[in-house]
Amino acid sequence: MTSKADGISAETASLIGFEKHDHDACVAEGLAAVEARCAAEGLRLTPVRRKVLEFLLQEHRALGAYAILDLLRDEGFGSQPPVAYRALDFLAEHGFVHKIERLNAFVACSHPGETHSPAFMICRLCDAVAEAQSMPAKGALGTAARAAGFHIEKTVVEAEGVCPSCADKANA
Amino acid sequence: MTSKADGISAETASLIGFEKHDHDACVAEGLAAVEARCAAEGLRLTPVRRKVLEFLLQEHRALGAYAILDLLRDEGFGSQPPVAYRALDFLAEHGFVHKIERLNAFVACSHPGETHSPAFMICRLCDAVAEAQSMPAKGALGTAARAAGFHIEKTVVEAEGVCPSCADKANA
DNA sequence: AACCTTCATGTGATTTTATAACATGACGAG
DNA sequence: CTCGTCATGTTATAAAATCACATGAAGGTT
Repeated sequence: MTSKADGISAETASLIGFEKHDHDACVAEGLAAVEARCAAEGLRLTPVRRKVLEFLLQEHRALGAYAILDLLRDEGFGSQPPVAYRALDFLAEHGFVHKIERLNAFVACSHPGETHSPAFMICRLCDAVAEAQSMPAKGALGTAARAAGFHIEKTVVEAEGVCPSCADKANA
Repeated sequence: MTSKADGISAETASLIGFEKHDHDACVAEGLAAVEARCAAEGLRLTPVRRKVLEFLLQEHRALGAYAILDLLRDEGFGSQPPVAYRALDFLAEHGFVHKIERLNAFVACSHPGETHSPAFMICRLCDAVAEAQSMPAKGALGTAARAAGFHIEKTVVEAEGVCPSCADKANA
């Protein structure tokens, strides 16, 4: 499993929501879901964009734009920053990937297809990232926003802490 | 009001939580609260650190590290990035200022003294920032974290949208 | 087919944000 | 006084992101 020799690590690739899973299937599903939405909405999933998405699905963790750029270069695509940033902008704009502000890095969306306001759990030891749902606008923040007359368009929710496998290692 | 001629704008300085207020008093209070906590905990509020805090209280909006650095230079302090970043690190570590990840910028804390997990409302039109409270670990995110075995240490909650005064302008 | 429009890609240069590495200076404890 | 600790200052560099402009592919119109 996860033996594609793309220079992509197999170690971290076995995590999703910090749990093991059939990663090859998960990559294929992610890609298929995005392809379906692009077809449905007339979006152009070009080779660069598709490749960037594949990298992120394959790695299954947050990658910086420059790490992605290196991978693109290895595959023969353009090697200047805008190439990566533009692909990432497209993917993020349509919710296929998310930017992790805390890390200045990007992850593939775990729930492509559904509209959602994602929340992330970021392990400060191994940088693994798990995506969860959140409805911050429904809680205290939403109340404060209504009181202040602030109109929320989008939320960033990122929790930093320690993932189960790093906690185990620390206790060992 | 807010007429200190420090090269600091008076326009945006009249906002807190997007509302007008007695800004001079608010700066003085913020400073006093931090001084009290430093005295109580044996922290060293040195001249650079104090000045950086003053700038942020005075501006009452998010400032980038390099903007702060420019202000420091004008006051005769060192003018290299580490000077600003170190002061900001100290202030942030103790909760006197917060980093707005979305903007790569910093704001003075609106509730110094109390421990809290802040949430921010960021106007995408004027960059004004208001601080609210949030308990993200109590909602859906907390549930997901417990289920995943993830231990949350700190959360970043930032809502992007439109503040009341920009909404008014847009409607005019 | 020839043309045009639109959008995507490629490239060079630059800007913005942040850190590393090392020297100097202030200050209290012994 | 002097040693250890922490803060500051400075040079240099790394990392992240954008600007500006040229080229190229895809689809529609005539």
